[in-house]
Amino acid sequence: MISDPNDVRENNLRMVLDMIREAGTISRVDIARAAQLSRSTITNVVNELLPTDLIHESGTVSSVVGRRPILLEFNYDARALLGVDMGASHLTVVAMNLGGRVLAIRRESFPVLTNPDQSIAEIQRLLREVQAEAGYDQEKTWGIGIAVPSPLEGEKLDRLSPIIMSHWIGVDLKREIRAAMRLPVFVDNDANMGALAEKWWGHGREVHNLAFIKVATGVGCGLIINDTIYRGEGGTAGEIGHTSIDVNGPLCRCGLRGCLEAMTGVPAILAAVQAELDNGRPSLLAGKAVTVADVVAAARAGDPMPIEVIQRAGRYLGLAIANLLNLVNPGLIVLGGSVTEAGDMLLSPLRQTVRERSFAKSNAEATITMSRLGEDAVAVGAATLVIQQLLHVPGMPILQVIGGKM
Amino acid sequence: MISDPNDVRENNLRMVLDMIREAGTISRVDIARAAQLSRSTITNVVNELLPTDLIHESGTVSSVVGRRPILLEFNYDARALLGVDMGASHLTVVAMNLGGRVLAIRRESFPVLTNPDQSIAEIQRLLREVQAEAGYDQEKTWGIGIAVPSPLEGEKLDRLSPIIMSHWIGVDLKREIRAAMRLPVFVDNDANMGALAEKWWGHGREVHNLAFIKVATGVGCGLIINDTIYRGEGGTAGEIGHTSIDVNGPLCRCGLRGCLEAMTGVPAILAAVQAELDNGRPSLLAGKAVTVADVVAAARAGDPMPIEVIQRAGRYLGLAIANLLNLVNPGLIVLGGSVTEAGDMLLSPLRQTVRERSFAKSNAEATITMSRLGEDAVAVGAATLVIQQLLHVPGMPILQVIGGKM
DNA sequence: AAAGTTAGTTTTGTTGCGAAACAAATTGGT
DNA sequence: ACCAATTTGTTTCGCAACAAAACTAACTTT
Repeated sequence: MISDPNDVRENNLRMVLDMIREAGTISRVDIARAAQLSRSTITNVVNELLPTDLIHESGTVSSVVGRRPILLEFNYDARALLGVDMGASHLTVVAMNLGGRVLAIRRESFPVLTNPDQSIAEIQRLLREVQAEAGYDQEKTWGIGIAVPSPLEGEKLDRLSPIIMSHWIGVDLKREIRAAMRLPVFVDNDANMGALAEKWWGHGREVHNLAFIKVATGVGCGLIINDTIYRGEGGTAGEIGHTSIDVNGPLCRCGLRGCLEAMTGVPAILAAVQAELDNGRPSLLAGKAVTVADVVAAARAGDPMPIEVIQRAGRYLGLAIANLLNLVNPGLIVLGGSVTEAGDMLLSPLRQTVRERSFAKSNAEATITMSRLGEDAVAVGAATLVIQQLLHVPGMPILQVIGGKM
Repeated sequence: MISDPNDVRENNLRMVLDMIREAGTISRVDIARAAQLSRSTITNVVNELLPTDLIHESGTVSSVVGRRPILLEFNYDARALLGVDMGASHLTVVAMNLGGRVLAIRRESFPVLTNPDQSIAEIQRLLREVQAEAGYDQEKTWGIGIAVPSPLEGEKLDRLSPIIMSHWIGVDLKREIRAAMRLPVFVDNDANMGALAEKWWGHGREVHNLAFIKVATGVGCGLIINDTIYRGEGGTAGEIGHTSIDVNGPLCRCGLRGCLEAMTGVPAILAAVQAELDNGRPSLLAGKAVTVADVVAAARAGDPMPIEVIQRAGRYLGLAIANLLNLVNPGLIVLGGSVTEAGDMLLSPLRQTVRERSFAKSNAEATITMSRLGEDAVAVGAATLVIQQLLHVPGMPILQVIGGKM
């Protein structure tokens, strides 16, 4: 709520900076027109921003008649952000610039869920590596975002779920990383971070509401509602993995029956393959210790059994997504996570089911795509969280953040 | 987005008026403290509000020491709002004051879906009746809200769904009522209006996110997200009635199979009763043309068959609500619509299913209640929409609305 | 009665906006 | 080459709205 004229300037500063960032290059008049402010005000605001290294003037552009506008350009490389994707069994760490470009990346397998202390040490090591590779010193690094495979609970949404991350009870991830790296740290759910990444840099830039569905070991959903992450009243929104698909379905790790996750998560897909093999079904996969990549590879090679398994998963996902569309009516559904490596083999039956199960015409025609950012989506989203928190959260002293006059 | 000092006053005016309205009576200091503004500013703002008849000073209240604060009191009876609930087969029209108190009400059966012209004439007649009974003249009536049993589509969310309201294609409800009554008219979906009513006057006052589920001929869901009605990207959010409960379930009027509506809507319940009777099941209901009220009455009398039918509906609803809780995590679920007359008979199995099917602990403990406003909820919500649109929508010239100096 | 306390008002100073005037940079016509 | 027309950006000025501080009002305690 803006209620005093001081906040008006802060607010306008934020808005103008945001417009330049989104446009890349833009002139003062164009800002004035789009922001519904006078040119004189924009001059003043821009003069406050120019001393920071976040924007600079960069020549002119030809116009039909009259003085040529001076372009203001955003320095996407002025700062770096660090992002961590803590998977159940892997780590991805990125350094990113302000334009969403990945400057350095590390990916490795690690038993995160069961080893909190070692995980934190490993995350620190990887953070320092990418920070060094990207070549940004401490002052030019704005902060660290961490995506965790768990909903965040508690008053301040800062506690990991004890159900999913039982080994992490009592560990203060945020504090430990902040103390070690001496940078601001923000923690959020992995599916939310995927959604944020797609909203900022991926397919979601033009829509106000989208859902990012991550299908990996767990099945989660990040919701962007009215352009911002929606967490729900208690912080557990988006648990699509535990919506019921089949009341009499298999038992899920959460204790319920027939959850989407128990039917399309990685363990479920591997179990389905194993069950078919045990039934004596012939397949290229017989006698191997299979991974999702193996299943996808065999399916691509034309092996009928894995194809069937993947298509079945697609139909289950389609059912859950159709229900999501009917209920939440987002403008876009983005799919991420390892299971989406299956590509069209998964997407075709999924889309078919959505068409069959959508009420409104707009939903039947809803755009459903694979993540544009692929495997990196969650880590990139985590890094993006830092920008979002520092620049978009009201009350953040923006001049201090960007290093303007104080 | 507030960006010029002119809007600052408008914004503060709105905020202060809102605080007095919500508090009923409040002193200037308390407003200053809560609004984070100086006492001098509040004095000025209040001095702009006092000439309108929306607030007045009303004596003092004792304090521990020092000058007693002067209470400012909101005149809930200064204006009236009219609300219309267009059901599929009934009409409810209310006149309401600014405090959510119903001043006059008309309820009657009417085949709304199939007779647009007659419906509009009838609505006008009822509107004039309640307006007269409430005793407010034209100037003291702020406007009319209309709830329709259809999602609103199109760019400006002003077109009725042709699927649900096929007889109404081409009818401009808003324009016709506005022309006849010479008052501002706002139209929205019925479940949204129920949700709005519960958020303003019912059980939802303390939560930021809630779902109002209306179980009648159709099954709809209004969502309040971050304290405002959420409509989705295309305006069709909340269609819980057409989420899939059983892939092999009965055919729904929408063309899909196993929709919640096809299993718990009024026609579904009556069909279930009929099917049991046709099977030769003994019951008090045998040989009668039954309504939902009959089914509930028989169940209350201890007749096992209708009890079973109602409990089954409760379990289906519970399943859909559990999925809603997992996905959207609202702080409250409110049930409305004629089917909820069944009371605990419906609610107990519903709550039981929710407990069984909720992932997060917070959801298993989610509050699920019957509407506090009962049958009137939707009509009251429609009237409330007028307040919300006139006072809360940025850009509305508030001083003009409230009749301050211009 | 005097001192202390809290509520509300008035005065004064500051901030930040828009409007208007102005300066700068460009095109096009004569 | 020069001047009018046009558009961008800056400067000046007046106005609106806020906070701070001084002040008045009303009340309690000593």
